[in-house]
This record gives sequence, C-alpha cells and structure tokens, in this order.
Amino acid sequence: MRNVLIPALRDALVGLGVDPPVEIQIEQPAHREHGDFSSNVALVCAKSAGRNPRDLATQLAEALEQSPPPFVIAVEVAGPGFVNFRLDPAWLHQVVGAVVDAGDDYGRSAEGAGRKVLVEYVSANPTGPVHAGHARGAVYGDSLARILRFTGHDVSEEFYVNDRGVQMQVFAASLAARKAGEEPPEEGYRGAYITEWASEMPDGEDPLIWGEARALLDQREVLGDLGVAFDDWFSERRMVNSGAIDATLADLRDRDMAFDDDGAVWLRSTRFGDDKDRVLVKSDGEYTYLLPDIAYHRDKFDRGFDLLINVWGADHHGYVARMRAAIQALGHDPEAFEVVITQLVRLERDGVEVKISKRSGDLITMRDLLDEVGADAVRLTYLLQSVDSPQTVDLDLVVAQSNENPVFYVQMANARIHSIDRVAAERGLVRSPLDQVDLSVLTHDRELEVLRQLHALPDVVLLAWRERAPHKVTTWVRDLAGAVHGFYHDCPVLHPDTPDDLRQARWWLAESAGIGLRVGLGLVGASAPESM
RNA sequence: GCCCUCGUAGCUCAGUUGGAUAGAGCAGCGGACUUCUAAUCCGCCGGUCGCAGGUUCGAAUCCUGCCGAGGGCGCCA
Repeated sequence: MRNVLIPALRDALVGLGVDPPVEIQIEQPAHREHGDFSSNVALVCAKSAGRNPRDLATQLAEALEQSPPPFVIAVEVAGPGFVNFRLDPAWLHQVVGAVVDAGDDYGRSAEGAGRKVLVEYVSANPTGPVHAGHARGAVYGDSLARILRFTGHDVSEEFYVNDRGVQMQVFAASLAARKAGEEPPEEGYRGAYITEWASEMPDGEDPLIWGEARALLDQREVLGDLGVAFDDWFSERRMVNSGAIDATLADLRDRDMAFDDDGAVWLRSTRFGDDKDRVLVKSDGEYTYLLPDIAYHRDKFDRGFDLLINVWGADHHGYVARMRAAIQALGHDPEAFEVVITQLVRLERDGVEVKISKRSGDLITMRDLLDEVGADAVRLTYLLQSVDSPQTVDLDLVVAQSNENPVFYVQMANARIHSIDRVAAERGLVRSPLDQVDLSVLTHDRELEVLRQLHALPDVVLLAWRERAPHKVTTWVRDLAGAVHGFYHDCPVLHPDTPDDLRQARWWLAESAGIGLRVGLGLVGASAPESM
C-alpha cells in the first residue's frame, strides 16, 4: 500500500510546485478515526515550501481526491496538517490470498541475502550445568537467528566453549577431590552436581577431559529441550592447540598493535578508544582471557562472516570496548562486530527474589526452570520484553494455569482455529477453493482487525531484524492472538445462522490467521499445538 | 569517580526511531455462553511518561544537568 501512496503523494507535491522530500513517510495511525494510513509530508515540507502546513495539506488532499489511488475512498486533513487516507476495506481482503499463498513463508524476505552472519550466544563455561540466568541469552540468540534466516541471511550459531585455563583446572581438581572422597580445594566448585558427576566418573579418566564432556552433554541436552541448537560448539582448547594464538599475536605485532612492556605483551587498544591498553600475555607467560577471544574472532572473520553478533550478559559489557578495539587492531570494520547486552532477569517466587548464586551450589539451573515453567512459557515470557530492560519474572505467576502466562493466550487462539477445522470435518462441511470465495463479505471490524494484524507481519519481521529485537515478533503474535479471540467470539464460522458465503470467507480468514500464528510462534521458537 | 542499560497506570511491560486523545496484560469493580474451546470476550476504574531546562510546527522518544535502580571499570574469567 505504501508503494501506491508514496508515489501518489510525490506526484501531488510536484503538481503543487513543491520539492518532495527524499523520503516520504507513511504510517498507520494509532487511532482508527485517523484513517487507515497517514502522512506527515505537509508538515515536513511546510517550511521549505514557505507555506502553511494545513493549507499545503488541504491542497494535497484536493489533488489526491481528483484522481484517487486504488482503494482510496477519502483523503482528509486533520490536526496540524496530517493527510489521512481512508481505504475501502477491500484492500485488506487481498491479505488473505497473500498469506495463504505464502503459507509458512508469509513474511519471509530476502533483505539479508548474501550476508553471512554468525550469532554467538550462551557460551557458558563447561564447568557445570547452565543456570537460569543463561536462559534469556539463549532464547534471545536462538530467536534472533530464526529471524535472521527468515530475512534471508546465511546464519550460523555458535557456543564458545571456554575449556581451557584456570577455571577448568579448578573444576577438574574439584571433581577429582570428590571422587577421592575429599573436600574440593579452597576456591573450588562445591555444587551438588560435582559430587554426583564424580560418582559417575570411571576410574582412570582425566577429570578435565571427562568433566568437560559431562558438562557439555548436560548443557547440550538442556538447551536442546529449550529448543536451542548450535551449529558448532567452538572449543577454545582445540583452537589454542592449533596455533591460532601465535598466529594472532604475530598478526597484531605486524600491525604494530601489540607491544612488550613490563615483562608482558600488550594490546594497543587505546588507539581505538579503549580506556587503557590491555594485557595479552602475562609476565608469567600465561595468556589472559582476552587473547584467545581475539584469536576466536579473528577465526570468525577468516571463515568469511560479514557480521558477527555476540550476545553477552550485562556483567560483560565492560568487555565490549576492548574487544571492538581488538577487531579494529586486526584491520576489520568495527561495524561488523556487534554486541547485544542482555540485562539481568530477576526471578521471584511469590514476590520474593530467588537468588541465582554461582559457586555456593544452591543455584537454579536451567533444568529447574524448564521443569517448573516449560519451554514454551520460558520462551514467550522472556521474549515478550526487550533485552535492554531488566526483567522481573515471578515463577509462581508464569507456571501453567496462570493468566500471566502468555503461552495459553496465544496457543489457545491457534487451538480454536484448528477446532473449527475439526468440527467442520465432523459435520462434513467442505471449504471451497479460495479463488471461488467472495471475501468482500468480510466487513465486521473483528474480521478487519485480524487482517490488519496479518498485514503488519512482514514489516514487523524486518523491524525485528533491523533492531535485533525478537520481542517485536512476540508482541505482534500476542496482538494477533487478541484479534483472533475477538473474531472467534463475535464471528462464528460454522454456526447455522452464518450464511454460506460468509462462512466460506470467514473460514479462509481463520486459515490465514492460523498461518500467521504459526509463523510468529515459529520465529520465537514456541510450539503451536492444534488442541489444548 | 568514569562507562553501559534502565526509570511509563497499584504490579509486569509495550510504545511503529519526533506525530494527533500515551497503550496492553495482571490486580480491582460490573457484564456476556441454547453458537466452532468462557484458558475467551465487552465495559468501568486507573498517568506530573523520575525531576528541571533546552531543541521545534510537535518530545515518553533527541540534547544538557540533577535524582534513583541494576551492571561494569584487574597481568581474574
């Protein structure tokens, strides 16, 4: 519709002797009384044209009413100078065909065609189970990847396995101690899982190797149950053993971005806006955590990715500047490296905070969260909000049966649509082919509202990608569900009083709504059961 | 002290990148099933968009300064 209205406005402006702006904005007003579409061109152009915005808008409206674009039945001026378009409801009827023809591809685009993107997320240490705090980044990263694919990007998802360094040594020592029936070392891991895993560990196994495998098995399984799967679990140890560290250091030295001082090797990160230069190799010869990380990102670029998106928890944001500096030090475009910081989730039970403490052992694991809340509810609840905002989740309210739980609302809308098909089949009713159905009988506001929502999906998906904001899809699918419930309530399909032609039209409307719900739920990674 | 994110209805959160009368859900009150799932729908109640300036036709949104919350500022990861 924009593609029709924008040229019409441009022509009208030219006809009035006004230079059209580079970009003419068309929006859908929040209030229905303001029409189906609206433009602020008159306000934008008023100054440069040296005219009163309302007068300009009035002249535009008159010109457009002379030869109205398709579907436009009225052009009105309102407020300080908005040009509002009122459309024949028929413009929405074509949405049904668009949705049905595209099916599960409705809303898919090729915007990102040819771009290779790597999304790295979760990347928890392989020293224990993933905990509840990892869930937000997990569902965010996964959903973002789904949206990237849906917008045509070539996407890979990776989990960086920090399987080297001090933490791993401590983890292995803790496992070995428990196996020997002793207490873990002073700074060791004391969680109950250590004791449990130690009892599983066969004699003669290297606790580091075995322990890592055990942790990864556990993490992979839980994340899988959450619906999250990675293309690769990238091992730091394997990378270091391959000589990537030396190659990275040599590369940095060649570029004069690394230097020796005080017995250590430093990254010249201040050259790219970092607060201070950072140590890469400590004076005792050990690498800092930074150096392997740089090597990892160098490897990502070597593999031909055009865009690297990293999803990190809020506690790592201080790390962004130095990593971006390192990217630039390697000669890469800093724009090709993005970090999405997810703010913390505060878990409550009956209004009281539940602590996710790390080493003490009494932590809420992702498994606990999944068992209590369920994967679909975790995903929808977490993805309903922007990751920029700290989030509070009350576990008691999100568990099944509660109205706080968005899962039921959305999934029930889908189930209701499928119940129409089921009951229709029982009664032996048959749906006519779409091209033989007259959709013009769809005039009820409930019907039109469903179509308006469906119409919005392609824009919503693009926005979700451009803003790295999966929650836009979640709020959309919830709104669509709301429209579906209203339609279901007020517009019976199979009721004997519903005329045949209206039944057929509504049936196809329901079909397209079901497709929309399925697509939306699919993008956030939640299931769309046909009955509840 | 410096940096990041945030502050919107009693609670949890949206807000189409600067648009018109700031929206949902929950909680509260009152209604709606002889109809395809009432886990639904409708109505009412509820606001100094943290505070103060500024930018302009127009600000929850942008700029500055305060106030407040969370997180971060290691030769730790």
